[in-house]
Amino acid sequence: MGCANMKLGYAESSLIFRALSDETRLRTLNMLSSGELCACEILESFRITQPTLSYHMNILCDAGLVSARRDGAWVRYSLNREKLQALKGFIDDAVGADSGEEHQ
Amino acid sequence: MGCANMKLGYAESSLIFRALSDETRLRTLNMLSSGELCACEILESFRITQPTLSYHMNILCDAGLVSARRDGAWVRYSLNREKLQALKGFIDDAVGADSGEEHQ
DNA sequence: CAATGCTATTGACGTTTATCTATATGCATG
DNA sequence: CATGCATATAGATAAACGTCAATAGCATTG
Repeated sequence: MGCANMKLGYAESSLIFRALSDETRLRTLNMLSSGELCACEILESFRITQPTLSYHMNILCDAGLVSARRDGAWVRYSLNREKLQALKGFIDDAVGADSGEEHQ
Repeated sequence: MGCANMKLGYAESSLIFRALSDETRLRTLNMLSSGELCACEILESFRITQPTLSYHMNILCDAGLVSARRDGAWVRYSLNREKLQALKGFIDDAVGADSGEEHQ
Protein backbone atom coordinates (compact mmCIF):
# COMPACT_ATOMS: atom_id res chain seq x y z
CA MET A 1 0.00 0.00 0.00
CA GLY A 2 1.05 3.59 -0.34
CA CYS A 3 3.00 3.72 -3.53
CA ALA A 4 1.94 0.47 -5.12
CA ASN A 5 1.59 0.71 -8.89
CA MET A 6 4.00 3.61 -8.99
CA LYS A 7 4.38 5.33 -12.35
CA LEU A 8 7.86 6.23 -13.53
CA GLY A 9 8.74 9.28 -15.61
CA TYR A 10 11.46 9.52 -18.21
CA ALA A 11 14.04 10.99 -15.84
CA GLU A 12 13.64 8.32 -13.18
CA SER A 13 13.40 5.54 -15.74
CA SER A 14 16.61 6.56 -17.46
CA LEU A 15 18.31 6.57 -14.05
CA ILE A 16 17.11 3.04 -13.39
CA PHE A 17 18.11 1.83 -16.85
CA ARG A 18 21.54 3.33 -16.30
CA ALA A 19 21.84 1.35 -13.06
CA LEU A 20 20.95 -1.79 -15.00
CA SER A 21 23.48 -1.10 -17.75
CA ASP A 22 26.38 -2.82 -16.02
CA GLU A 23 26.92 -6.57 -15.98
CA THR A 24 28.26 -6.62 -12.44
CA ARG A 25 25.16 -4.85 -11.19
CA LEU A 26 22.85 -7.14 -13.17
CA ARG A 27 24.50 -10.20 -11.67
CA THR A 28 24.27 -8.63 -8.22
CA LEU A 29 20.53 -8.14 -8.64
CA ASN A 30 20.23 -11.73 -9.74
CA MET A 31 21.99 -12.86 -6.57
CA LEU A 32 19.68 -10.71 -4.47
CA SER A 33 16.65 -12.27 -6.14
CA SER A 34 17.30 -15.30 -3.96
CA GLY A 35 17.23 -13.24 -0.78
CA GLU A 36 19.05 -10.75 1.38
CA LEU A 37 22.86 -10.70 1.23
CA CYS A 38 25.61 -8.69 2.89
CA ALA A 39 28.27 -6.88 0.89
CA CYS A 40 30.99 -9.37 1.77
CA GLU A 41 28.94 -12.26 0.40
CA ILE A 42 28.30 -10.45 -2.87
CA LEU A 43 31.93 -9.44 -3.13
CA GLU A 44 33.08 -13.07 -3.20
CA SER A 45 31.35 -13.58 -6.56
CA PHE A 46 33.35 -10.92 -8.37
CA ARG A 47 36.93 -10.08 -9.15
CA ILE A 48 36.61 -6.48 -8.04
CA THR A 49 37.79 -4.67 -4.94
CA GLN A 50 35.59 -3.85 -1.97
CA PRO A 51 35.41 -0.11 -2.76
CA THR A 52 34.30 -0.89 -6.29
CA LEU A 53 31.48 -3.07 -5.00
CA SER A 54 30.47 -0.32 -2.58
CA TYR A 55 30.32 2.04 -5.55
CA HIS A 56 28.03 -0.31 -7.45
CA MET A 57 25.76 -0.86 -4.45
CA ASN A 58 25.36 2.88 -4.11
CA ILE A 59 24.21 3.13 -7.71
CA LEU A 60 21.68 0.34 -7.20
CA CYS A 61 20.39 1.97 -4.00
CA ASP A 62 20.19 5.44 -5.56
CA ALA A 63 18.11 4.00 -8.37
CA GLY A 64 15.79 2.49 -5.78
CA LEU A 65 16.41 -1.03 -7.02
CA VAL A 66 18.01 -2.20 -3.78
CA SER A 67 17.50 -1.43 -0.10
CA ALA A 68 20.22 -1.49 2.53
CA ARG A 69 19.91 -1.99 6.27
CA ARG A 70 22.62 -2.06 8.87
CA ASP A 71 22.85 -5.22 10.96
CA GLY A 72 25.69 -4.84 13.40
CA ALA A 73 28.91 -4.67 11.48
CA TRP A 74 27.22 -5.83 8.29
CA VAL A 75 25.01 -4.12 5.75
CA ARG A 76 22.28 -6.35 4.37
CA TYR A 77 21.09 -5.63 0.86
CA SER A 78 17.75 -6.72 -0.56
CA LEU A 79 15.94 -6.43 -3.86
CA ASN A 80 13.22 -3.87 -4.41
CA ARG A 81 10.88 -5.79 -6.68
CA GLU A 82 8.33 -2.97 -6.87
CA LYS A 83 10.81 -0.84 -8.80
CA LEU A 84 11.39 -3.57 -11.33
CA GLN A 85 7.66 -4.03 -11.64
CA ALA A 86 7.27 -0.31 -12.19
CA LEU A 87 10.01 -0.39 -14.80
CA LYS A 88 8.19 -3.08 -16.75
CA GLY A 89 5.15 -0.84 -16.53
CA PHE A 90 7.14 2.03 -17.99
CA ILE A 91 8.27 -0.14 -20.88
CA ASP A 92 4.67 -1.07 -21.62
CA ASP A 93 3.29 2.44 -21.23
CA ALA A 94 5.98 4.50 -22.92
CA VAL A 95 7.17 2.11 -25.56
CA GLY A 96 4.18 -0.14 -25.87
CA ALA A 97 5.86 -3.53 -25.82
CA ASP A 98 2.50 -5.29 -25.96
CA SER A 99 3.28 -7.75 -28.74
CA GLY A 100 3.25 -11.24 -27.29
CA GLU A 101 0.89 -10.12 -24.60
CA GLU A 102 -2.11 -11.62 -26.35
CA HIS A 103 -2.16 -14.40 -23.72
CA GLN A 104 -2.38 -17.41 -26.06
CA MET B 1 9.11 -16.99 -36.47
CA GLY B 2 12.72 -17.97 -36.15
CA CYS B 3 13.93 -16.16 -33.09
CA ALA B 4 10.66 -15.62 -31.29
CA ASN B 5 10.98 -15.82 -27.52
CA MET B 6 14.65 -14.96 -27.71
CA LYS B 7 16.58 -15.23 -24.46
CA LEU B 8 18.99 -12.47 -23.55
CA GLY B 9 22.25 -12.95 -21.67
CA TYR B 10 23.84 -10.52 -19.26
CA ALA B 11 26.14 -8.95 -21.85
CA GLU B 12 23.40 -8.23 -24.37
CA SER B 13 20.98 -7.10 -21.69
CA SER B 14 23.42 -4.61 -20.23
CA LEU B 15 23.96 -3.23 -23.74
CA ILE B 16 20.23 -2.77 -24.18
CA PHE B 17 19.81 -1.20 -20.75
CA ARG B 18 22.61 1.21 -21.58
CA ALA B 19 20.77 2.19 -24.76
CA LEU B 20 17.70 2.88 -22.63
CA SER B 21 19.64 4.95 -20.09
CA ASP B 22 19.28 8.23 -21.95
CA GLU B 23 16.17 10.38 -21.87
CA THR B 24 16.46 11.47 -25.51
CA ARG B 25 16.60 7.85 -26.59
CA LEU B 26 13.66 6.89 -24.39
CA ARG B 27 11.55 9.66 -25.86
CA THR B 28 12.63 8.60 -29.34
CA LEU B 29 11.44 5.06 -28.70
CA ASN B 30 8.17 6.44 -27.43
CA MET B 31 7.72 8.38 -30.66
CA LEU B 32 8.48 5.26 -32.67
CA SER B 33 5.86 3.31 -30.74
CA SER B 34 3.28 5.16 -32.85
CA GLY B 35 4.88 4.05 -36.09
CA GLU B 36 7.79 4.47 -38.46
CA LEU B 37 9.52 7.86 -38.57
CA CYS B 38 12.40 9.35 -40.52
CA ALA B 39 15.33 11.01 -38.77
CA CYS B 40 14.27 14.51 -39.74
CA GLU B 41 10.87 14.03 -38.11
CA ILE B 42 12.42 12.79 -34.88
CA LEU B 43 14.95 15.60 -34.92
CA GLU B 44 12.22 18.25 -34.78
CA SER B 45 11.21 17.07 -31.30
CA PHE B 46 14.58 17.75 -29.73
CA ARG B 47 16.98 20.62 -29.25
CA ILE B 48 19.97 18.68 -30.49
CA THR B 49 21.91 18.79 -33.73
CA GLN B 50 21.48 16.31 -36.55
CA PRO B 51 24.81 14.54 -35.90
CA THR B 52 23.85 14.04 -32.28
CA LEU B 53 20.56 12.42 -33.27
CA SER B 54 22.42 10.20 -35.72
CA TYR B 55 24.67 9.14 -32.85
CA HIS B 56 21.68 8.23 -30.70
CA MET B 57 19.98 6.32 -33.50
CA ASN B 58 23.14 4.27 -33.97
CA ILE B 59 23.08 3.29 -30.32
CA LEU B 60 19.43 2.25 -30.55
CA CYS B 61 20.12 0.24 -33.71
CA ASP B 62 23.22 -1.42 -32.28
CA ALA B 63 21.20 -2.52 -29.28
CA GLY B 64 18.66 -4.03 -31.65
CA LEU B 65 15.86 -1.85 -30.30
CA VAL B 66 15.32 -0.06 -33.60
CA SER B 67 15.55 -1.00 -37.26
CA ALA B 68 16.50 1.35 -40.07
CA ARG B 69 15.65 1.13 -43.74
CA ARG B 70 16.58 3.49 -46.53
CA ASP B 71 13.71 4.98 -48.49
CA GLY B 72 15.11 7.27 -51.12
CA ALA B 73 16.82 10.17 -49.48
CA TRP B 74 15.28 9.29 -46.10
CA VAL B 75 16.02 6.67 -43.50
CA ARG B 76 12.92 5.28 -41.83
CA TYR B 77 13.28 4.03 -38.28
CA SER B 78 10.93 1.61 -36.60
CA LEU B 79 10.62 0.00 -33.21
CA ASN B 80 11.75 -3.57 -32.59
CA ARG B 81 9.14 -4.70 -30.10
CA GLU B 82 10.55 -8.22 -29.87
CA LYS B 83 13.67 -6.89 -28.20
CA LEU B 84 11.66 -5.05 -25.60
CA GLN B 85 9.61 -8.15 -25.01
CA ALA B 86 12.81 -10.15 -24.59
CA LEU B 87 14.12 -7.54 -22.17
CA LYS B 88 11.05 -7.90 -20.00
CA GLY B 89 11.67 -11.63 -20.11
CA PHE B 90 15.21 -11.07 -18.90
CA ILE B 91 13.96 -8.97 -16.01
CA ASP B 92 11.59 -11.75 -15.01
CA ASP B 93 14.10 -14.55 -15.43
CA ALA B 94 17.25 -13.02 -14.00
CA VAL B 95 15.81 -10.78 -11.34
CA GLY B 96 12.50 -12.45 -10.73
CA ALA B 97 10.19 -9.47 -10.81
CA ASP B 98 7.21 -11.74 -10.42
CA SER B 99 5.42 -9.82 -7.71
CA GLY B 100 2.15 -8.60 -9.14
CA GLU B 101 2.24 -11.34 -11.71
CA GLU B 102 -0.02 -13.63 -9.70
CA HIS B 103 -2.76 -13.10 -12.32
CA GLN B 104 -5.67 -12.13 -10.06
C1' DC C 1 26.12 16.92 -63.92
C1' DA C 2 25.16 20.81 -60.67
C1' DA C 3 22.54 22.01 -56.90
C1' DT C 4 19.92 20.82 -52.99
C1' DG C 5 18.28 18.09 -49.08
C1' DC C 6 18.72 14.19 -45.84
C1' DT C 7 21.85 11.39 -43.24
C1' DA C 8 26.49 9.67 -41.65
C1' DT C 9 31.29 10.30 -40.22
C1' DT C 10 35.22 12.79 -38.17
C1' DG C 11 37.62 15.28 -34.78
C1' DA C 12 37.52 17.92 -30.71
C1' DC C 13 36.09 18.72 -25.98
C1' DG C 14 34.14 18.59 -21.38
C1' DT C 15 31.67 15.21 -18.41
C1' DT C 16 30.72 10.88 -16.51
C1' DT C 17 31.92 6.07 -15.51
C1' DA C 18 34.40 2.14 -13.53
C1' DT C 19 38.26 1.01 -11.35
C1' DC C 20 42.11 1.10 -8.15
C1' DT C 21 44.98 2.42 -3.76
C1' DA C 22 44.93 4.59 0.48
C1' DT C 23 42.44 6.00 4.29
C1' DA C 24 38.54 6.73 7.27
C1' DT C 25 34.40 5.20 9.85
C1' DG C 26 31.48 1.84 12.48
C1' DC C 27 30.78 -2.08 15.16
C1' DA C 28 32.10 -6.04 18.19
C1' DT C 29 35.03 -8.25 21.25
C1' DG C 30 38.87 -9.34 24.01
C1' DC D 1 40.06 1.02 24.97
C1' DA D 2 42.86 -1.43 21.50
C1' DT D 3 42.42 -4.58 17.94
C1' DG D 4 40.21 -6.56 14.10
C1' DC D 5 36.48 -6.99 10.57
C1' DA D 6 33.00 -4.85 7.52
C1' DT D 7 31.90 -0.97 4.93
C1' DA D 8 32.38 3.85 3.16
C1' DT D 9 34.83 7.86 1.33
C1' DA D 10 38.56 10.37 -1.14
C1' DG D 11 41.61 10.99 -4.79
C1' DA D 12 43.60 9.52 -9.07
C1' DT D 13 43.16 7.74 -13.76
C1' DA D 14 41.94 5.69 -18.14
C1' DA D 15 38.06 4.79 -20.94
C1' DA D 16 33.49 5.80 -22.56
C1' DC D 17 29.75 9.15 -23.30
C1' DG D 18 27.11 13.16 -25.23
C1' DT D 19 27.60 17.05 -27.66
C1' DC D 20 28.93 20.19 -31.39
C1' DA D 21 31.04 22.19 -35.86
C1' DA D 22 32.79 20.77 -40.05
C1' DT D 23 32.70 17.72 -43.70
C1' DA D 24 31.58 13.75 -46.44
C1' DG D 25 28.23 10.50 -48.73
C1' DC D 26 23.86 9.62 -51.17
C1' DA D 27 19.39 10.59 -53.62
C1' DT D 28 16.45 13.42 -56.01
C1' DT D 29 15.57 16.97 -59.19
C1' DG D 30 16.28 20.46 -62.31
